[in-house]
Amino acid sequence: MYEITFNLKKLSFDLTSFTEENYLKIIYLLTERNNGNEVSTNDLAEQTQTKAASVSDMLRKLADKSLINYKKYQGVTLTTDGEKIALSVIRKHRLWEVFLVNKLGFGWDEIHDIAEQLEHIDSEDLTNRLDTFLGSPKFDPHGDPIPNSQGQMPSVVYHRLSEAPLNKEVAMTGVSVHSPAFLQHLDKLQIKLGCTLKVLEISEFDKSLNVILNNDSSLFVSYEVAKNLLVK
Amino acid sequence: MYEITFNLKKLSFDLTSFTEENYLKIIYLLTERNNGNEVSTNDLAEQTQTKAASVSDMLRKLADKSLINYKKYQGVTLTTDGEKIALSVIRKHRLWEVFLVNKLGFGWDEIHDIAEQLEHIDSEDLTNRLDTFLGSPKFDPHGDPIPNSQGQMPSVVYHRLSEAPLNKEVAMTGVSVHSPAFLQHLDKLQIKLGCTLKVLEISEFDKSLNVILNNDSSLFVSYEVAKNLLVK
DNA sequence: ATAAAAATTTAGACTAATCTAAAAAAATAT
DNA sequence: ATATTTTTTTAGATTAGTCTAAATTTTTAT
Ligand SMILES: [Mn+2]
Ligand SMILES: [Mn+2]
Ligand SMILES: [Mn+2]
Ligand SMILES: [Mn+2]
Repeated sequence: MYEITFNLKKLSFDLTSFTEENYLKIIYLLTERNNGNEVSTNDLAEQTQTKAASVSDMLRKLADKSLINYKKYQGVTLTTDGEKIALSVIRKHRLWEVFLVNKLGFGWDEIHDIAEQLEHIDSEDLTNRLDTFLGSPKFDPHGDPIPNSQGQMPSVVYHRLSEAPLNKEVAMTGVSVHSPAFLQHLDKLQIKLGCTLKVLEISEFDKSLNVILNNDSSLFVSYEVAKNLLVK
Repeated sequence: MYEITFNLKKLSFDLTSFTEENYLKIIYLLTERNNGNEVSTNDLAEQTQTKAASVSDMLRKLADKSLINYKKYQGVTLTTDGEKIALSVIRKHRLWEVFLVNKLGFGWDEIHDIAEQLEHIDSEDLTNRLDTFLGSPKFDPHGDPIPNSQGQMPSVVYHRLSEAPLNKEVAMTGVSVHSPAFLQHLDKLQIKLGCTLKVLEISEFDKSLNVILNNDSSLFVSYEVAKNLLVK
């Protein structure tokens, strides 16, 4: 009889599909970007590269599973259950990125698409062993924080280089764009996680910045670059 | 804040789906087990844990893509294209198994289900870097040979312990059953890859074998076990 | 050689995830 | 306050992969 109860419970706990995991992860990241405000159907359609109609269908489904808070036309946020799944996917994504860079020697511009696949591998044991194998890293190769095994995301305060005070040395801690083109551009400028930057001057003309890298060389970076360089 | 570039879109139709990859892999392994003879619909249904009707549908589809040789009611074999995909999947499966055991410390009885997922990760670069990282292993933790990056499967000659000559020391090189129960049973007997075995006697009554392990201790193994222990 | 059994394929249906087109609701502008 | 535009949802299809039930082909046994 206890077997039966267990089985019924298991049936109602329907596993989360690959697609559902992606929606939950994207809702998490977009909510974060929105400072905790509801995410809109259109934003989800853009990020998932699907149509708004498809998103509406999926939202009804995720709401039926109690993974999101959803009232028609009002946008969505994650429930506690939904956030737990989202954080697990993000944890796996970022741990695998560390593996790809630190153990296999990939560049930080080459790993995102592979991590998009690896983040769906379903084995808690694997995730935790991987974490240990990597030395329980706190940040991924882009400087993004890695949620712990209890599903807690460390809160990190970011500043943008474009808003940094003049003549103050700051450390580069992350990027807010992960496109290979941007990352490769940073490679060319020799700007990497942990380097120090000091803004000497901001051009009136194009908002480009004259900065000192590692207390050593001087270079100019565009506003576009400075806006997406996170420092502390 | 993050720029989010995800691809939710399913792999496009010219690519091979997870499901198709699984069918091709299973067709390869069953053909191997059949000494090169055609694989039947029912055997595939059993291995894929689906029904014969579903297999028929998939066979038509794989044949349309020129991945299998298929004439209705006649069974199937892989084409050169199909075999290439099958070997790539098997290579990835076995390399990941080596990773799980050698790097993450899993037991050989715990890895199959995880490797079933990892074998579908699509990145040749990743596979080859993983291979290098692992020291280009030639065999997986169960003693199965790993196809090389050119898609060639090393040919290995196997003998079963149940057929080994009496009083001749042989080395344990593999298993022909991969169930956790069997592998855990071997763990209890302290039988692992590379150990040596010498058959002293075979019981008339139940075909069980009296063997010397590592030129040291004496033990009895059932016919069921001896049949699935591969030696050379 | 024929009948019975087994294996395989076909027919028709279902679910998940997507689409386009149309309807409905909300937001914005006059 | 009303009209227009934008956003979101619904309606109705489509595709991949699966199912059950029925039909067909092949194999086996008499
Ligand atoms: Mn990433
Ligand atoms: Mn990252
Ligand atoms: Mn395996
Ligand atoms: Mn194996």
